[in-house]
Amino acid sequence: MARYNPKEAEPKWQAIWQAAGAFRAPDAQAAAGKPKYYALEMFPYPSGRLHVGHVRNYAMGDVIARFKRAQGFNVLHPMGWDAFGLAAENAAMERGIHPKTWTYENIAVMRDQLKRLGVSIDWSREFATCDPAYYGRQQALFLELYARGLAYRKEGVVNWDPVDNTVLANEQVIDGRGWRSGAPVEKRKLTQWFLRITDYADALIDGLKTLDRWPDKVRVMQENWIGRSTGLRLSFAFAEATRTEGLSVYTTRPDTLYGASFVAVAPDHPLAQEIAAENPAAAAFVAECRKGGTSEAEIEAGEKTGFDTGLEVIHPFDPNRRLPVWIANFILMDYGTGAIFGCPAHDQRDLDFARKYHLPVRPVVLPPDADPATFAIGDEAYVGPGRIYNSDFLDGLEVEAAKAAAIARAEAGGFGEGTTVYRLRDWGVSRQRYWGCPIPIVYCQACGPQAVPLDQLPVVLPDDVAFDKPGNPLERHLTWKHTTCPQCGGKAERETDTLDTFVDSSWYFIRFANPKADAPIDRAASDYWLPVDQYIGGVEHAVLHLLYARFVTRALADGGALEVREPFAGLFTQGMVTHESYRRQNGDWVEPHDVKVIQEGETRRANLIETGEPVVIGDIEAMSKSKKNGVSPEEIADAYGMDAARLFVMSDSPPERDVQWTTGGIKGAWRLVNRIWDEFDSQPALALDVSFDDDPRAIALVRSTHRLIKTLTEAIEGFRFNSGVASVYAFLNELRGLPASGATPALLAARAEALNVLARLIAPFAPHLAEEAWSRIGGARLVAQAPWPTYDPALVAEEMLTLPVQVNGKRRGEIHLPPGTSAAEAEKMALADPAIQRHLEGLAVRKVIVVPDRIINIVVGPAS
RNA sequence: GCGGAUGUGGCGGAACUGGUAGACGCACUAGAUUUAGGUUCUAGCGGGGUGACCCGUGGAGGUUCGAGUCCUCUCAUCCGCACCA
Repeated sequence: MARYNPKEAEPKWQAIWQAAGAFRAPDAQAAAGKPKYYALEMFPYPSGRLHVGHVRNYAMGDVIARFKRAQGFNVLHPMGWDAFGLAAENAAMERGIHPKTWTYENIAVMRDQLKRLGVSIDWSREFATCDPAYYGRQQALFLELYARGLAYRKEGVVNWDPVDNTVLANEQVIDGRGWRSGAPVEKRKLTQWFLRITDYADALIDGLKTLDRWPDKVRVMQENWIGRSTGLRLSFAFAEATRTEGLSVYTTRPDTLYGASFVAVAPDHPLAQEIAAENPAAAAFVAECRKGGTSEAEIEAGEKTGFDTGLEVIHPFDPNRRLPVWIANFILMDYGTGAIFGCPAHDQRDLDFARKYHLPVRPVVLPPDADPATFAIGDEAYVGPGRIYNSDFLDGLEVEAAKAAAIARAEAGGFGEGTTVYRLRDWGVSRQRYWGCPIPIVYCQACGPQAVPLDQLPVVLPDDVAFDKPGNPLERHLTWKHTTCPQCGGKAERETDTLDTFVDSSWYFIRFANPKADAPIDRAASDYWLPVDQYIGGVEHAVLHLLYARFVTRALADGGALEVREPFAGLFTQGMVTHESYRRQNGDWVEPHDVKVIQEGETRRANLIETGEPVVIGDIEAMSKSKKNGVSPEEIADAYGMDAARLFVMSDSPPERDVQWTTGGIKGAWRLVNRIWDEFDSQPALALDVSFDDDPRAIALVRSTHRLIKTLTEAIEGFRFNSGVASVYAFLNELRGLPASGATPALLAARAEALNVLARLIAPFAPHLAEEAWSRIGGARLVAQAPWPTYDPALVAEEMLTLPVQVNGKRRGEIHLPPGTSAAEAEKMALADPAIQRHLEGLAVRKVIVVPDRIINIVVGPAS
C-alpha cells in the first residue's frame, strides 16, 4: 500500500499525454467519420498568474472535453491568450518593462501553470492576440469590413477616460465611469473608427431565440442592451411661421397623442443650442443640465427640471391645439430624436414634469373597469391596457389598435412614419493606445484615408517606443507613422489608434479551427469545427464580448468567410471562487496562509500565525488582490495536488453558482483522492471470467456500477458536476463495505469490473489519479484514450424496491417488491401490511392510489 | 422603477416530468487506533416528544389522494439595466 503521491504522478502523466499527443485535435480533412465537438473556455488575459477562478473555469471545460473525447467525438479544446491591453502598458510605465516583454513573460508563466492543471488542451494551436501572425490577419478582416462599409470613420462625441487616456465604447462605461479605471468619463469630440453593429441589431436579437443552450439571463441582458422598440417618428410643425422646419419626435405611444400637453427637447438638442445662443436664461439652464447630468445625486433624485422656450408647436391631429416647447433635463439626446411629446397621464416622467410646471394632465386611455366620467390621474401615471377616449378618431380602440391607427394617420398625412429604434450604438473601436492591433489605414493629404494593401500586412507595432510621457507612443514615434500613400505614392501618415481589444476576442475562436492558415479564416476548417459546442466563462462578458463576437461572426458569414452565424451554440456561465477575508485590528487585510483559524465547539476565531495577534474573520467575497483573500493554485498543488483542487471546485456548489474555498473542503477532496486510490491499490490481480450470479453482493455491485455510469453521464451532460462527484462518494461508500480479498471469485470479478469503470468515470474530474488507477489495474493504453463506459438499462433498475405506503398522505409503512409489480398486487400487499392495518382500524378505505414502482396512498374515511 | 434569478439542517447543497425531504460533503459530538499533534476508522447528527407520534423546504392562502416542486398574494437577498420616450 502506497499513498497516492500527486507531486510525482501529475507531472509524470502530463508528460505522457504530451508525448502521446493525446489531446491533439485532428485536422478538419482528417476528421471525417466522427462527430466533432468544440469545447472552449474564454481565453485568459495574461496577467501573470493563474488564480483559483481560472482553475474552476478550465477544469469545467476539461471535464466536458475529456468526456466528449471518451464518447468518441473529435474534440477541439484549444487555448490562447487575450494578450493586448492596458495592463501591459501600465507595467511599462510603472516598471520600465516593455509591454511585449511583460506579456510574453507572463504567457510563459501562465502556460506552465495551465499545463500543471492537467487540462487536456491541444497546445499545437496556441496563439496570442499580440502575435503579428494573428493581428495581421485581424487587420485583413478589418479591411474587409471597411471595404463592405461595416467599418467607418466619423467624428462624434465619444466617451473619454481621462485616467487611461483613451476612448471607451458605450459598453465599457459603467455608471458614467470607465470600466477599468473607474474614473468619471468625459465627453469629447473626436474622429473615430466604428464598426456598424447597428446594422445587425435585428439579426442579433432574432438570433437569440435560436440559442436554446444559453442562460436566459444572458439572452435577456443582450436583448435589453440592444433595446429595440417600435413606434412613430413624427414631425410637429411650429406655430411660429418663421420656423419652417418641424420638430421631429419619437414615441412608442402614438395612441396617447391626444393626451399630449407639451413637447420637450434634450439640452443637447440643436434647438436647445440655438435658443441658448440667444437667451442667457436658456443657456444657464442648459449649462446646469450638463453639470448635473453626470452627477449621481441628481440622477438618484430623479428630479425633473425644464425651461419653457416660449415656442409652440401645432398638434398634428388637431390644428387648433398648441403645445409649449420645453427644454427638459430628462430627455436624452442620443435616443430617438432627442425630443419627445409629453403625455403626463400615461407616462410617469411626463407626469412628474407636468405636476411641477402645472401643465395639463389629460387621460386618454381608460382602464378596463373605469368610469370615463370619474377616472382621473393622481400621482401615478396609468400605463396599463384599456380603451382610448378623449381622442377623436382613436376613440374606442384598444391600445395596440390605436397605435396602428395613429401611425397610419401620420403616414397618410405625410408628417410621420412608423419606425424601429435601438438603444444600441455603433461600436467605437479606436483606442489611443500602443499595445493593441494597429488599424491598417494610412491618411494621404491628396487621396484621403487609404487601406493598407493586403501584401503589406501586418502593420507591425514598433518595438522602440517610450512610455515616459502620457499619451500614445505611436503618435510620438519618430518614423513609424510616416509612410507613403498606396494610391499616389505621396507622403502619408499611418493611423496611430489601435483597435479595442474586444475586436481581438471577437474571432479568436474561429482562428483556432486552423491557426496556421495563411488566410485569416480557413473556410473548410471553420465549417467543420464551428460553432463552439460549449463555451464557458464568466457572466461579466454577457454583453461585451459575447455580443461583439456574435456580431463579428455574422458580419464575416455575410461576407462569405463562414457558414455559421451564431458562434456559440452552448454557453455556460460559471460562478466565482470566493473565500473568507481576514483583517487585522488595524484594518489591514491579511492573506489566508498567514492566518490560523481555530475552531472552538461551534464558534471560530482566527490568529495571525506569526504573532498570534487575533484577526477578524470577514465576509466571504470573490477572491481579489485588494482583499488579499486569494489562494494560489501553487499552494494548493503543493499540498494536495491539482486533482484534489479540481474535484473540490467542482463538487461543493453547482457550477453556475459561486463556490466558497475552504480548508475543510479541499481536505475533503484530498480524502476522496486517497480513498479512490486505496481501492485501486488494494485490488488483487484481475479476477477470472466468472458468473456474478454466484454471489448476491456481486450482482448488487454490478448494478451499482451501472447505476453510477448512468448518474455520472447524466450529471456531466446536465452540468451538474457537484451531483456527479457526490455519486462517486456514494459509490465509494458502498465499495468500502466490501472485502477486497478473501471474497468469492464472483465478488472479486464484480469489484474488478467496478474499478475498471470507476477509473474511466473519474478521468474527466481527476485525470492524473485516473491514469494512475488505470495503470494499477492494467488498463489498456491511457485512460485518456479509453472509451466512456456504457450502462445496461436492465442492470440500472433496482432488483427490489422499497415503496412507501401512505394513509391519507402520511407515511405509515413500507413494502418491498420487485419492479414491475402490478398495481393490484401492490395494493394487496400494502393493505395486508400489519403496520398499515393498524392505521386502518375502524376506518373505511375509500380509495387506493398506486403509482407503480413509486408509492401507494390509501385514502380512508370514517367507517359508515 | 423595469427585468432576471435565488430562498431547503450549524454550513455548501441533493430531490428526474408533483410521489419516502435533507443524498453527498463540510463542521460538530461520542468512541476506537495512533498518541505530541494531525491522519485513519466506527457511530450519531432538522426540531420536539424521546414507544413505532407530531412539526418541518422564507411567509400566508389555494389546487391535489399526495406539494420543496403547480397556482395566487407576500417578504427577503443577489445580479443586470437604469429618466430609452
